[in-house]
Amino acid sequence: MKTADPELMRAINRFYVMDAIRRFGPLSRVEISQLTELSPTTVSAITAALLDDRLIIPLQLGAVRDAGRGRPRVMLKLNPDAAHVVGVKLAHDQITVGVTNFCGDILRSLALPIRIDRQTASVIADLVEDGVRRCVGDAGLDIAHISGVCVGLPGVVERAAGVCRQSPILQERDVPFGADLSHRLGVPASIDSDVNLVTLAEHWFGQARGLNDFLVVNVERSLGLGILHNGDLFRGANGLSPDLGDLMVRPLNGGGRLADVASEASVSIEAEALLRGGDADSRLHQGRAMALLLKRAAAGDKRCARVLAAAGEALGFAVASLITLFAPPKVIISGRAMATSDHFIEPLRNAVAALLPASLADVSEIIVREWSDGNWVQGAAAMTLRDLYGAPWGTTGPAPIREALSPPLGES
Amino acid sequence: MKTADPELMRAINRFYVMDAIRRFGPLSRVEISQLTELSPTTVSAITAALLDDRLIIPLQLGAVRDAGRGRPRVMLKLNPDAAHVVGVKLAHDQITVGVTNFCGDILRSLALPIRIDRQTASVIADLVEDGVRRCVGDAGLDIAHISGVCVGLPGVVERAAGVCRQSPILQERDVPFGADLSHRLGVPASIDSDVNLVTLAEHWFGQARGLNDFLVVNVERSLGLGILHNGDLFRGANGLSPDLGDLMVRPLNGGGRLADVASEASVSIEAEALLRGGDADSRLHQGRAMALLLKRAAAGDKRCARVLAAAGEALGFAVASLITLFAPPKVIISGRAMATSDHFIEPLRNAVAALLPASLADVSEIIVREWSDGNWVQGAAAMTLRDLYGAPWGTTGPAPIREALSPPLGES
DNA sequence: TTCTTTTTCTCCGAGATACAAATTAAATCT
DNA sequence: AGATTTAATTTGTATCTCGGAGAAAAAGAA
Repeated sequence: MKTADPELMRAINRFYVMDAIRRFGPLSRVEISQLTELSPTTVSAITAALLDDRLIIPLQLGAVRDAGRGRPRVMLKLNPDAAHVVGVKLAHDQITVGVTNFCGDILRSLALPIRIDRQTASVIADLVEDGVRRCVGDAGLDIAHISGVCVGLPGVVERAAGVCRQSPILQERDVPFGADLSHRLGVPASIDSDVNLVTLAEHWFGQARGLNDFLVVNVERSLGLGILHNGDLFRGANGLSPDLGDLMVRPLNGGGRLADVASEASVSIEAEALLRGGDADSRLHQGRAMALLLKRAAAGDKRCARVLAAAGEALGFAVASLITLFAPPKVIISGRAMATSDHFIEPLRNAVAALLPASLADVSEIIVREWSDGNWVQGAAAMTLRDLYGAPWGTTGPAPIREALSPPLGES
Repeated sequence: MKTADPELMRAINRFYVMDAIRRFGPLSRVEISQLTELSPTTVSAITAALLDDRLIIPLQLGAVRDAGRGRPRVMLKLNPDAAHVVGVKLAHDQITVGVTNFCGDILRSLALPIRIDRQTASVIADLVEDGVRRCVGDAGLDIAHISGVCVGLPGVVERAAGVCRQSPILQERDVPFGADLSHRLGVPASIDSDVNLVTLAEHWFGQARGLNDFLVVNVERSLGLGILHNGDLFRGANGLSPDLGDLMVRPLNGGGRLADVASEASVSIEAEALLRGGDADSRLHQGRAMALLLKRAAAGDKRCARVLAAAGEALGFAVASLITLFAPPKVIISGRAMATSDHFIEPLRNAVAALLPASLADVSEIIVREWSDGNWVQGAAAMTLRDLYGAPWGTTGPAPIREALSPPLGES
């Protein structure tokens, strides 16, 4: 455990200042002082140090003369060039790479449409390494100036260990991507559940800006769950990110894993069967099947709509359970094609409404969000930036509990 | 938000010291220094203050001469008489009251077997007030010397507000028990979900001592869920404790609320129907029905066993979902009659095993724990004591977010 | 008994921090 | 040019942790 000393104190307050500047645009020292409730003296000292480290810079736009008489405020903002980070997203059919600056602005991104379903982890690592190097080069940067890389992928990921325990896009288990990429690139690399990245992106840049509690349910080929609780990402007991796909929607008989009922992968398969059966055209890729299904449903095809509705209801069941457990003010359903279809969302909403107890009926607002590659990349960047900002949380925890640390004790 | 200043620093370190003493029995200053990684100087200063406040006292048992030559260690322990707190548990058919000292030892307890199902909140408050006054008196204490009261009850409780949003044992909703009792007794009173109390009791005194992550599933007339995450009680977004009974075990058609399938209340009703049907004896109270059901099942009655198994399986479904979400090393099933029956537990274990994905098969150990009234009271006491120890957590949180606090900002 | 050794604990000064009050800085208004 | 106003910095004080020196309290040795 970390004991409280002046250093920690400073770290905490410095983070408050950085956080305020990041969230509320350019700020003057007085404003920071009001926002953080730190004394002007302290803010002055901290900002001086930050300026010295070139993490923030004064915004010398003579522009904003704020109607005042006295000495003009010096607006401070993050220094975009203080650091650069790389975000990577692995999906079953694409690798997306992006480089952002210290503010999270995407400088350059790169999409590699490659099916990595059946590749070995080391081949994927090769692809990622190449992609990162190329993207960094295209952005006119040197890899040595990159402060960190974060890779997001679906599945169960243990961030602290840098290991992907299990993923729908990997055949192997316990893949140590973190250490591998760190070594390959010579840059600190981390991995995380892709949903956690969206969740953080929502918190930093998106609809849940400044919201301390919300859920993100990501509907893609697989299903992911991101939880922000008390302003921090919630991770399972061992730092394992929860996997929504493994939730069961029906006990024993009948249903099964949620991923087998409500993911794009499963719906695609159903769609394929349905469309191939009723139609002469028997050549359908999965992606096409989904597109066609959505189109037909929109056109009024009842059977197609029913397929989407079933998936929506199943996910609604899970969402209702989650709301019962977490009571978040917002639930964000994010995804691409299917997740944004009304034929999917409406049944989902209805299922949630039907299943939720009266006492929780109105606590959660369910909103839908379509995601682009850029959002993922920004999320991955935010994950790395958060460390650079130096958030000292988790350091001050309630309990150390290393019985091993202290000899016999208690019986002494 | 709370900014970091020397005062907070001290508060944090003082808590570390208190926590170490509480958990590892009488300790000398050197031992505290090793455990907390604070310098001997600091420990000396903090313990001096604590001694001054009479929160801890030296253990002057000349007894433990530890083989050494030098100056003997002065063992420090919590001062049992530093404070006294009262714990109350409300159940549908009983009010339990207990007084403990600063160490959590139960000095006196009192069980009032009263059905409060159909009472109004104010009648219940009357009963609680009387019970507390009597129990405190019986313990030879004055109510003015009580530092705090904590009431545990099933249902959805918002501890911070002191309000019970909804409870199976209350007809009314949004009952402000906290403020009411504070006012009646002239003593700080808080309320919390009963399961949170068991959870804390397990963490402080029970099987999960020193374990940072675990779940408690409480099976009584209603179903409760307690979550300890990162060494702290997990509360829903608004500080609402989650209610397991409201979880749905089957989507839409079929099943319904978990409480209607797997609680003692629901099983009792089934048992009553079953036993009354097959037996001449048609006069059965609920409590008797459960007892008889268990007896019959134990004697080999297949139909009775089946009723228990169905409940076990339903709860197993929920537990599997929880494990997928939280991945806790331990899940404690706590309760009384039904929860400890093998005819209930074995199906539960089997259901969990069948439903859990392979990757999570071995992460959670499910253990069963029978609870006595004393444990509840100790939990309630621990909840209050925790505040007295002055845990400063939650004060240092990542995000303030009071947009209202700062005027236009961001656009300035 | 008296002195040495050993271990525990406390006092002292250094270093770092936050904060309040006073001071300086940089504009506008008269 | 001087007064006024607001922003930011400097100065001084109090608190905290920590390392090292010193005092305390026992056991062992002479």
